[in-house]
Amino acid sequence: VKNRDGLLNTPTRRVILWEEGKSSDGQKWTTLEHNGPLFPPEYEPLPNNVVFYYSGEAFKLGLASEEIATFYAKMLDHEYTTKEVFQKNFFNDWREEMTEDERKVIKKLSKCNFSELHAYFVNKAEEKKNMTKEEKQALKEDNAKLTEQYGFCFLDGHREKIGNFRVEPPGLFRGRGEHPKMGKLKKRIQPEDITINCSKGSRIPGPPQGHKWRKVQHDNTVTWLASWVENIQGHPKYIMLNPSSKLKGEKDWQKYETARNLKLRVDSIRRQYQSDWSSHEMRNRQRGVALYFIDKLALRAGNEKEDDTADTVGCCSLRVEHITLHKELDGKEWVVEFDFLGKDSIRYYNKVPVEKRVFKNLKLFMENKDPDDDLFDRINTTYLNKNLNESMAGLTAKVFRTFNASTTLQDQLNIMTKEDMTVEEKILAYNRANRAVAILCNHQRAAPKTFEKSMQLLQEKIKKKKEQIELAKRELKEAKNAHRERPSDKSKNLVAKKEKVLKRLQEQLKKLQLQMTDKEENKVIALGTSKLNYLDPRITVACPSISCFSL
DNA sequence: TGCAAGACTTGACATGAAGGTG
DNA sequence: CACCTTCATGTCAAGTCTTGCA
Repeated sequence: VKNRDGLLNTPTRRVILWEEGKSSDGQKWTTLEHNGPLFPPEYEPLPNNVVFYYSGEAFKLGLASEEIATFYAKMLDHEYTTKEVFQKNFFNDWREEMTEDERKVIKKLSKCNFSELHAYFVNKAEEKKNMTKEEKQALKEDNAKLTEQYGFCFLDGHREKIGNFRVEPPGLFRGRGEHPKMGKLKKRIQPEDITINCSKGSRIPGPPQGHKWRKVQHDNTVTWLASWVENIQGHPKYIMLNPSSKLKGEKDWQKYETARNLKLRVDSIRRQYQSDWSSHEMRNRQRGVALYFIDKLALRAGNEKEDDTADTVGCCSLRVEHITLHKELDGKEWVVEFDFLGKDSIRYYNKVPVEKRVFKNLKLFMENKDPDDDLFDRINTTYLNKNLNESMAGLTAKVFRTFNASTTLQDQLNIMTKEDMTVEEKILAYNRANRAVAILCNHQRAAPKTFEKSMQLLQEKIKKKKEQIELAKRELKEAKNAHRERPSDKSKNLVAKKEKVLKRLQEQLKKLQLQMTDKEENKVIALGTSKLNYLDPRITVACPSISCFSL
C-alpha cells in the first residue's frame, strides 16, 4: 500500500507512547550512534587524450577548474545549458575557481569547447551500461557493503535505516523553473563543513584520514545525524532517518491523526470562515477567503519566499495577476480563474465557481491594486496558522491538504468500488480514486518519454484482439452451422470449444481497454506523491472491496 | 515581537531492479 | 530469454512550520 515506511505495522500502542513523549520537552531520542556520512569519491582527472579547447586551441586546465568543466560538459545535451542565466552563473562561478593564469585566458564561455569532454562521459556511460553481468554484480556488492556500513544507525538501541547517508556530491545547481541561481557551482563538502550529532558517550564516527569534523554535538531535541550548509542558498542540509524508521513512522501517524481531528471540527471551522466573509474587518474577510481556497482547492499555505528563488506562490502569496474574475463563464456564475506557478514551478490552472460572497470579496481585495500586488495584503501564513491553532490544537494550513486528500480517497472508493468487481476493475477504480486526489493536489508529471510509443503499441494490440474476436465469431458460427446440419459429439464439443475461445478473447480485450483508459488518464498526473504523503493507509486497508489485493 | 535560522515534510524526476510478455 | 514496462528507490530542491534570538 505504502512504501518507504512501515506504517501498517505500527501498533496503536505507539500513538499512546507518542502522546506521552510529546509532553516531555521536545526530546526525540535517548541514545543515537552512527558511522557518519559517506563522502562521494574524489575527483578523477581526465586522461591526457581528452582535451579542452579554448578559441580552438588545446588548453590544459588545472585539477580544480577541470572538475568544474566536467560538470558542465556532462550536461551539454540538457536543455538548460542553453539558458542564458545558467551559462552566466556557471561561467562566473567557474572563473572564480580558476587560477590566475587560467582566468587570463578563459574569458568567454562561447569560446570554450567541451565536446571532447562530453563525448568522453557519454562513452563512459555507454561502457557502464555494457558491463558484464559479473562486473555489475561486483559493483552491486560493493554498494551493498557501503550501505551495510553507513546506511544504518542505532537510535534508542534499535537499528534503523538512514534515509540519505551520502554527502551530496559537487555539481552545478539546477533549481526548478526559472531559478535565478541555476548553473551555479555546488561546492564539494569537506568533513570540516560537517556537524555530527550523536549521543554523549556513543562511539563518535571517525572523520576521513587527515580531516576533522566541523563540530560534534549531542542534541537530542533534533532527529538529524549530520548536517552541513549548502553554498547556493546557504541552507542547512541534513542526514536523517528513512521513512521506515519508528521515529518517522510515528510522526506520519501523528499527521493523519491530526487530519482525523480536523474531520471532527471541520464543520464548525467552515461555518466560521464563511461568517468571516461578511466581517467588518478587511483582515478577517481575507482570512476567510484564503481559508476557503485552502480548504476547497487544497492550495498550499504560501509562505513569503526569499529573493533569488523562482517566482512561485501559494495561497497567502497569491498576487492580483494570478486570478481573473468572471461574473459568468461557460454557463456558470461567479467563476474565479486561477493561473499561477506553485511549488516546483508547477502551473496551477483552474476555473472554479465560488460562492457569490467570495467573489464579491475578491473583487474588493483587488480594487485599486496593481497586478503584482498581493491579493491578500492583510494576512500571511503565520497569522493564518495562529488562528487555525486556536480553532484546533495542531491545526495548520497544510492539514487541510492531508484531510481533503484522504477524505477524497475515501469518498471515491465508496462510490466506485463494488465487492463483485474483477481485480482489474478494482485496480482501475483505485487508481481513479488516487487520481482524483492527485488532481485535487495538482500533482503533475511530465508525460513519460515513451508514452506515445507504448500507447500506439497498446492500440495495435487492441486492434489485433478485435480481429481475433471477429475470426473467432465466424469460426463459432461455422461450428454451430455444422453442428446443426450434422450433429455429433465431436461437433458439439467443437462448438463449446469455440465458445470458450471467444469468451476468453473478449475478456482479454476488455482488460486491454481498461489498461488503455488507465494509461491515458494517467498521462500527466503523478500518483506517487499523494500515495506517499497524503493518503491515510488505513483507508485503503479498510476499504472492503480493495483490501483483498495488494496495490 | 518580528524575522531569520533551523528542522522537517513534500515534490518531481532519474535510475535501476523486478517482473511480465511475446 | 531478450525486451520493455513498471515499480521501488534514490536524489536533492522547495515547500511548511517551529524555534531561537535580538
